[in-house]
Amino acid sequence: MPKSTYLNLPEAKRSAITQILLEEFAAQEYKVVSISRIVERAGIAKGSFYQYFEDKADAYLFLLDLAMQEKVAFMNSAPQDPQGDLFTTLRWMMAAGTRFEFSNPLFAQIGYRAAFEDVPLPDETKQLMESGTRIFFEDQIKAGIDDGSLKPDLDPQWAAFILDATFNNLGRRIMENFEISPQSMAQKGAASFADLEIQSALEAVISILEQGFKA
Amino acid sequence: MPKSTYLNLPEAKRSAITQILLEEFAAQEYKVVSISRIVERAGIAKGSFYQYFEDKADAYLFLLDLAMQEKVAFMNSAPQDPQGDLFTTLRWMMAAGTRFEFSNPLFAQIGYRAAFEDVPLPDETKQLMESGTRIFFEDQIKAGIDDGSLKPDLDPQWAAFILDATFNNLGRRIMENFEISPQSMAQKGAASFADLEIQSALEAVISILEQGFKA
Amino acid sequence: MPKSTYLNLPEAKRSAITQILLEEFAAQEYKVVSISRIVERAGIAKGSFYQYFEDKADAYLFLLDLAMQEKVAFMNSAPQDPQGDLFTTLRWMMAAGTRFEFSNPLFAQIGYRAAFEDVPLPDETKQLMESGTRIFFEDQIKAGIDDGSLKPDLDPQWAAFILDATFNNLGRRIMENFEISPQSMAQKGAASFADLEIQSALEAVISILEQGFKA
Amino acid sequence: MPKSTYLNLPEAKRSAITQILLEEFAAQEYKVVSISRIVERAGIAKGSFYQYFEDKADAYLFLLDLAMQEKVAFMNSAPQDPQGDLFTTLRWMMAAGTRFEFSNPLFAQIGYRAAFEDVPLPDETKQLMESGTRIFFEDQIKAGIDDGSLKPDLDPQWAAFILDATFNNLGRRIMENFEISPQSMAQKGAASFADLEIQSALEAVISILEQGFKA
DNA sequence: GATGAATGAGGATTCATTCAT
DNA sequence: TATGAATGAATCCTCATTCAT
Repeated sequence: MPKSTYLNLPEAKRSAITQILLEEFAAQEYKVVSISRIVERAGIAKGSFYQYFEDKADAYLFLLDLAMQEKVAFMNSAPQDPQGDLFTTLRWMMAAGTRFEFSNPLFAQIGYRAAFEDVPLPDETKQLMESGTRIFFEDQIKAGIDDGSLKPDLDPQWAAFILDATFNNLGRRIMENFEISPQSMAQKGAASFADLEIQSALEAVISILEQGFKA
Repeated sequence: MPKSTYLNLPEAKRSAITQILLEEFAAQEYKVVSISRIVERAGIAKGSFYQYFEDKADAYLFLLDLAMQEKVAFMNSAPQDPQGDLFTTLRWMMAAGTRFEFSNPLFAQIGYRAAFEDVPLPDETKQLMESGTRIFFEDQIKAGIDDGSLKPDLDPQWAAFILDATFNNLGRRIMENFEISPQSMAQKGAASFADLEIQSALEAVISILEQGFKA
Repeated sequence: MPKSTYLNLPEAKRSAITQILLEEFAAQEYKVVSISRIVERAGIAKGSFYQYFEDKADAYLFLLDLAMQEKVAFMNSAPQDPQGDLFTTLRWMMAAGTRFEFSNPLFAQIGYRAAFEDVPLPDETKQLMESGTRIFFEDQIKAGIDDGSLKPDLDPQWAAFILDATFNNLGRRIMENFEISPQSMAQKGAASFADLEIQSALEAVISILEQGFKA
Repeated sequence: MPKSTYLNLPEAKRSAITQILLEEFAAQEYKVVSISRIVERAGIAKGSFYQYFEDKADAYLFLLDLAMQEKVAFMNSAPQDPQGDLFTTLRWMMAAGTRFEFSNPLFAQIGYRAAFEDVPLPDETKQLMESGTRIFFEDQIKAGIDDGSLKPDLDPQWAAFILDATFNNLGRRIMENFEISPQSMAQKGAASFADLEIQSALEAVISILEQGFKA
């Protein structure tokens, strides 16, 4: 976690640096990220970096924590339908999750790397991250089978895997498909997510899975 | 592509070096792979490496090319049923593809990195790789819709995406689930792939998708 | 020498800081002592350090000066027997000196480093320090020869050297031999010096030299 | 220990680098020695240093090993009188040892630092070094007491300490006294050791101790 | 064709010191 | 007077690449 030095920085400067960290750690593997490049881009002295963070790992963990918070905040901010059946929930999650990847592609990328790449993470945290959504999906699916809303012969583990794999790649794929770059997104914001085309792409994916899963 | 020097090397030496390249480039991100480590493991002089390959990128591209060839050869070697309906083909592909990841985890990893990570690839090649199987899936799905074997309201593009995402992660996920390491695999070979448990996991995934896609 | 800022500090704070300086400069070579560590341990701002002292060297010289004063005060405080013959004086000095090293191991270490290591000292001061006790010994020996209490054929210069070398290492050697650490000493104080074992070790050394020197 | 790269270097270059290492590691504490300074003085690339040695510690240990070898070779080369009584042996050792410090002041300094300062040494080696000569002295003294050549009431442990302390500082002190610098020594060689003045200083020290020890 | 020493830019990190608040 | 953020040179070490042998 960053030192107080960093937290006390003027808002403008701190968020400028955070943005650069975000871009650098999102664009490359952890090992390849260069402190020299970061301080050069940020226009700060090398020593200053180490006054803000313990070391490279500390800066990364700060970013990861931020990404998690952003994601949680984002998910909570989305309107939920607690009355809806299970598949509605899944549909909502997929939409919200994808929209998160879409609105915060850099944060999403940070999370992705934490789950699948070689980053300096306590092992426990790492395992938690990797299996996090998968276990969530699995539980939801089991419940769905029990209450009869999903096919009784679904294998919860592997059904969850399909959701997870789809879910983990959807945002990236959509951005790629509609030729949206993180830059262009920064300009238009999540507004562009409302594009009809994109909505219907998302719907296409969801409805395919729906038909495969529903009773 | 490697220099003629490399191709003229005695078969034994050349394949020993290739194997080491494979292991190194599969285990780490491109930028992090160390030539020093490679030549040390291979027991050759550093200068020799540069007599065999233009540079690091050249060695990587050689490997990637090999990976593609291996995959094509593997796929062609599997018994096909051209008479079967479209979904049979998809099922076969998924089984065969997973088996490839399974029998050649290192080659599969090379391909994966080429598609999703930061490697020195001509842009065209990169795009090709990324969309390779996806386009194939898309064509198959279109044909399936046309001949009535798949649901008429499937969106081919996004249906292909689901297959692709599932497909790209299945081998890894199975290996993880059954706690198979590349090492243990090297010993048992693809034989272990025949394990009943594994076969049924694969079947679970396929049958879920089948139900979502079939007319 | 410290700035007036330091001297005007509340007694408690100043001596707390002095103690920390003492511990740090005693434990490590001058160049390796870290201002960062000092201010951290002392709980003061880095800027404050530079308001108290010109720079690192200034802090060190302050400490060295203190060490000298402490030693002089210590030596003067010990009961002397001006009536005793010369060797009694030498014996007293050796005992007192060793007891100083023993009661003030940190101050003694500061002095030792000044004499034998690479510290930022005006050359004159350095030479003075190195030869300080030696010249004192030499004078005492000359007087002893003159009044017949010491062997007439002693070479005062080299006899003084033997005393000096022995003297300079004795405290350390005793501490080592009886497995006394500066920490344990801080607890027990000079009291432990009274241990019979230690007293007899000291006596053994002195009596050997006595037999070599006495007429 | 250095890599083969270093040992295969042209004699002239290797010994030039060795000399610079020697000067740097003799003049300063281990921690303070700078690889940058070494490669600059040696006119080699920084990378070359690491092609010769594993790391800083490796270079230091190489030097220490060399120092030990030099000392052993030097001691063995001196004429011995195996028939002589014990004190003759001690006298010979002191003369030879001092002459070693004198002819190889840099090597001697390396050894000194290994024994008394903070260097990266296996603990066992360090303890061995520290007590090496002291234990040797102690054994010799015990034997001397037994065969009646030394005073029966000597405390072997503390008598050995006096010899050790004297012995460890004598070379340095003589060089200081006669204003001999390592540079001037390099020119004149050990020849200067034969100076009458120096011989008689050495004799003065030895004879004082002799009188203190002999029966 | 094979070798492996040489290179120097680049990596992360720590340091004493300054200076605006 | 006290603060502590900013600085940038210095630290050790690794890297891909070249080139003379």
